[in-house]
Amino acid sequence: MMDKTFEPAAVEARISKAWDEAEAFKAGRGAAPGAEPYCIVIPPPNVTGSLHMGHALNNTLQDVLCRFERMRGKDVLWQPGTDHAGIATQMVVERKLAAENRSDRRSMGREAFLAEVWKWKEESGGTIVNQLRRLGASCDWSRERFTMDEGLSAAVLKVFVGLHKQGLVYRAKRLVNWDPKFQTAISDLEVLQVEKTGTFKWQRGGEEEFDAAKLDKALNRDPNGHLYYFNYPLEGATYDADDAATFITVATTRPETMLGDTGVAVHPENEKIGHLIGRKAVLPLVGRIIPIFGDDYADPEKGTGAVKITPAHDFNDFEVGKRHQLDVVNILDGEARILLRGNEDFTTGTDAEAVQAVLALHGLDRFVARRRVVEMMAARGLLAKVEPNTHTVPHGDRSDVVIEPWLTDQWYVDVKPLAQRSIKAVQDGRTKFTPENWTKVYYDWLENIEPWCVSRQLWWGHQIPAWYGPDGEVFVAESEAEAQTLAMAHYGDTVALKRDEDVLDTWFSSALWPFSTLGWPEQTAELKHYYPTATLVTAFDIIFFWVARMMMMGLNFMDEVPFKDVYIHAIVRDEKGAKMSKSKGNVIDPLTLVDKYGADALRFTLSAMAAQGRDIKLSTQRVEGYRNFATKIWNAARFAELNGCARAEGFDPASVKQPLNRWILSEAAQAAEEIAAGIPSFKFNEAAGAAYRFVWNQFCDWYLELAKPVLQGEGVDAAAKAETQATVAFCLDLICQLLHPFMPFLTEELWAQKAEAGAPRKLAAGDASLVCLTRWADLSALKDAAAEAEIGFVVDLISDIRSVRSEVNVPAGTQAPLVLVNASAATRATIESWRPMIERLARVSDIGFEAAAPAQSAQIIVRGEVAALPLAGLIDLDAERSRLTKELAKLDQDIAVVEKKLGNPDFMARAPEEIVEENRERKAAAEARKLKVAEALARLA
RNA sequence: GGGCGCGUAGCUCAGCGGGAGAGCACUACGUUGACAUCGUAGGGGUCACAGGUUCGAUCCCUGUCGCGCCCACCA
Repeated sequence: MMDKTFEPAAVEARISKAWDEAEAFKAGRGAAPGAEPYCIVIPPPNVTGSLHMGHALNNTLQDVLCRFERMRGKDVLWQPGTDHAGIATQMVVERKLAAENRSDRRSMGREAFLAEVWKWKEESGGTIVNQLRRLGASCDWSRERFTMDEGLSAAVLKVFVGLHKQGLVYRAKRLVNWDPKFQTAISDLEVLQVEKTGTFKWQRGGEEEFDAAKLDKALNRDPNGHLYYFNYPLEGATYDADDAATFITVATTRPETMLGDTGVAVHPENEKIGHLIGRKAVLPLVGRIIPIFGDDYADPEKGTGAVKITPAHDFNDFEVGKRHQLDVVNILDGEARILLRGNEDFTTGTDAEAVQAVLALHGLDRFVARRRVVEMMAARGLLAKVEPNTHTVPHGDRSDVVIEPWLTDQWYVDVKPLAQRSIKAVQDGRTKFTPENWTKVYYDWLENIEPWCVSRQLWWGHQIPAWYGPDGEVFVAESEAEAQTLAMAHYGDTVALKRDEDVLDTWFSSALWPFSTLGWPEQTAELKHYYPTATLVTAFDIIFFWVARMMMMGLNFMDEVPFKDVYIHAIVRDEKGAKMSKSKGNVIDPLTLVDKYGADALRFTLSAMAAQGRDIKLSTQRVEGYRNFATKIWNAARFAELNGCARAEGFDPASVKQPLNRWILSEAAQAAEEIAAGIPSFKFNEAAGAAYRFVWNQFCDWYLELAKPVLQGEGVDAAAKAETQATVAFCLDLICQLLHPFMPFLTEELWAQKAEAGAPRKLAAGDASLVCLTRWADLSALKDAAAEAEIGFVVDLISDIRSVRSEVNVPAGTQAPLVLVNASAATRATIESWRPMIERLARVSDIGFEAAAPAQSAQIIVRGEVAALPLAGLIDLDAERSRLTKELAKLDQDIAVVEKKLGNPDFMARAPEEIVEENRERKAAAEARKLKVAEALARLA
């Protein structure tokens, strides 16, 4: 006896265990020899991660695909694993050490720290994997990989060395995006531009004195968002704030960087201040003499037309400085504090008092220094103006602090040639994006790609396989021994080599994921069999980070694209449409929903909402609705149990006799077709919708209701009853299969509960022990137009009777007789055979046949046949009159519209014949109906 | 500045060249033994606005307004 409701919590754990024990998801499990391979590599979640809604959606869709393809007979591998997540993981462990009052990373040393990280990883690194299992992800967990494990690390070494041999990896000293919080370089992609607008306003010579406290207050809210105008005195002139001939005014958003200024640029054709080109300025506070020179970079329309140039702290200025051989003066340390004392780059003038004043800035945080510099400039009468200015400020995507352009030595990958191949592969259709418009985003980025900075000043990650000789010569090799060989060749002697301390960008190893997880650089059978993989499922925000880079690495090292399809799905947002993020505190925890409504309900919700091209704004109500759907299915199965519906020995759906049974099988075939069309074309919402409508609106609402008289009535045809019972059982098994990709737990549980119900399951293919191992059968032969027409009439008749009863205010409990007026012989026969169903569902007490409708009856027209409900004394005559009058008006309107079309010679000449025909039919139908409605109305009078 | 997308029922969203749809919410009725996590019926939309193409436009094109996002960049 089945429980009254489906209890997900208890069932899910049990079913997961059953899948594990059966090794149901092992690569290629149960696939016929020679079956087409279908492989998805999971976007590896961070080991530090916990499941968020984006993961839930991403993995639900992958699982729908994998389960579906498995049931379609493909040889499926869903390759799971996790990412070592350099910065994130290092942070977690550092925080843990701090919380436990242990010595910090630096005092502990690299080796000991890494041991701590591994220990952490073993103990608590895998939580997200268990969370994915709770979702029902049918990965081959026996093949789980980690980006830092041995095999993958070997792949990383081989790729880095390989790229180096190709001349695509190099080391260079240039400005990088420096994260002062994590004290590492980051790539362009990890920098977010954040718009800032300040509030402080001041002008020299205005009504107010400069008020440092007010500026402080404004900058406390946000240190950014202002434009400051500074007067730089000209060399050889005596500064006079009121005499423009004695200075040049520059504007800056970053006052503190002026300490590193080494020039002022003016456009060569600047009419107002072009004459200053060739002169020199005295850098205030510092006293350094800097040139004023001509360069196109200075836009005469912007700011003051003169730009202060700080080559060490601005990407544009760095380029300008190179063109004019300017000194590069770094004034910041790795934590973005002012670095002046002991700074060999930093030079000052000779005014001892001034030098002391500027050196006082040493060690200050950049934003504190910003205020001090402005104050000092104001105190010296050199501050001309401050105004609020909206501009974007670079922030680290993980640290959320302002990023500094900073001059360092880093490793770069010249990705340009790899990008070209990646573009071509998509142009050639070897990899296809869905939805297609993402190809444009992909092309744009790759076409304008910059060198990829791959070194990180972290400890947790793949240490760069580069060794330095005593003179700084670098040897890139897969091992120290190989580096020694290279060094020997270079020096002719054994020397002490020192390995590069840095590690690689986490995304470097992720880029290899589609082939490194399959065993590369070993030439494994899996690699040969599953590469290129079939589909990559991901969100748009990592097209650059990951998709494009996998394309580049795959093409370069495997000489083949890593995947044939890329499905870019939506981002799950909160109810206001904002991206969910921990810092905003607007996250909905998917596991909370799983606990409350079940994994199947969440999965079905996400699938049903996964329409292409629009983000998902998740609502709990929707999840609740699909939980109800699960309950509905459960109860349909209970109904079957209570009515003796069990599989029959030798049951053949193709030889079913009863029209009702033929009809539901036909509908099932239709639904199966829609689901099978929707999933592989990534129209998950359409597939889920088809399944939902079939189960609820056809199977439950009509089939089971219409079957009740057969199943529960007295004196019914025993053969018909037996056939119906067998068909119900067959349909339930079918529903388990059709819904399995979306609701794996519920369907697996039902499959198990029904295992003993009747004859053993006999499948044409697959393994019947678990529904996830079964194969979908071809149902197309079950489509039956005649059954659809017959049941369609019955359904319409019942619906219309119900509708009229309700509109004419017949109480629900009242049994009314039904009279068919002038019924054709065929209709008469149909009515006779459906008499019990019509009586029961339309609440009709007796059905008769007459030549004319009785007086005082409500009349309905169903597919051309007239039925009357003689309800003398019961019906509300006015209501019925008004109902019919309304319908008449509607019909007149419809007829007018169609007549207008048919009367239009252009329409007749140009519209396709079937459309014209359709309109003719519509007109005929409306007119026939109108006639009968008019008659009914007349009879009512 | 460049690009992408979205404005359809009260809400969340499907649909997309030939008669406007779903779920939820709402209204009325219903404990007919699978299911009240339910059933039956119903109300509710000039498909953002303005032009254009077409025999025909919610759907295609152009523009306007509103909203969101991505990329680049301004001292």
